[in-house]
Amino acid sequence: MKNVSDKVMMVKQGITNLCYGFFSTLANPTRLAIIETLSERPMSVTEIVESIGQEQSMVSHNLRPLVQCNFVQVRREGKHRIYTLNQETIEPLLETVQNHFEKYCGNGVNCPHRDWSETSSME
Amino acid sequence: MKNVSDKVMMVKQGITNLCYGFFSTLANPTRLAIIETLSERPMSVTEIVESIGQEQSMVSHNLRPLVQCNFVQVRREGKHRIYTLNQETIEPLLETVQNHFEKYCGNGVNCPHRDWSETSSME
DNA sequence: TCTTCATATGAAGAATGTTTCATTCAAATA
DNA sequence: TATTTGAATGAAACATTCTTCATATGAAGA
Repeated sequence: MKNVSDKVMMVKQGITNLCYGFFSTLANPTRLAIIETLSERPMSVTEIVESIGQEQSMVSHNLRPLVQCNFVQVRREGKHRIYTLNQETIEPLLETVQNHFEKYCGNGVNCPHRDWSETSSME
Repeated sequence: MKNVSDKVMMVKQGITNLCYGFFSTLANPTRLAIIETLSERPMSVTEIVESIGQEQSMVSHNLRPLVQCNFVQVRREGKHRIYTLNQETIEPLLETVQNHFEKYCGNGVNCPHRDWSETSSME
């Protein structure tokens, strides 16, 4: 890195590209389900498979981008690979989402992906 | 809404679907560029078009999900439509992304979408 | 009302992303 | 080392999302 102003420029200019990778990785139901189940506790692939009810191959495929983005970490443990959630990033992220949800989408009226809004119209 | 435990269940179960809409809307370079430029000041469509250098039609198409998700708001002003960023959600969100970036992706090594990592390997 | 400027919309082709199936790899244990 | 178990990988079929082009809408001014 040449100097500070280069770094500033990089960060400024890079926000769009940076965020694109970040959010693309999160914009997938299987990966979100993995995140959700790992928020309970670290798990092996087999445990994740059982927990979210998807094929092993699919879970593996979706774990890769999560690891590459450092949303989860892996360690080997005998025959198993244990996946752990990066709470430090995920927690504040989900808190922001939930705040937004409660404030702006409370009754599910104006959201583009409507699946979840049906869940919330149970009053 | 029936009671508190129903609400808890809804929030708990709904996180995956909720986040999916949220993150899908953000997982797009054009929409991120719109967000980035609107972080400067509110703008009309024409101004956004000039600022990010994309076709008017494309900007319009991409503004819709941003509005529906309440990431931006619109008001009419004479002939124009002025789009304003919802700072309340976007600011903490980008802060989390940037923290993550600095901590885990500082040298761009392990990220799945590599476009931006080239920008950062300029040392 | 006719025209113009600003923006939105629809639809089709192009580009990306996801899912599945078959196969491979790697560690443990017999 | 052969076998078994746990997990990753590759490729093709399938699905979703983007981009573009043409057209429509709607407000303001002539």
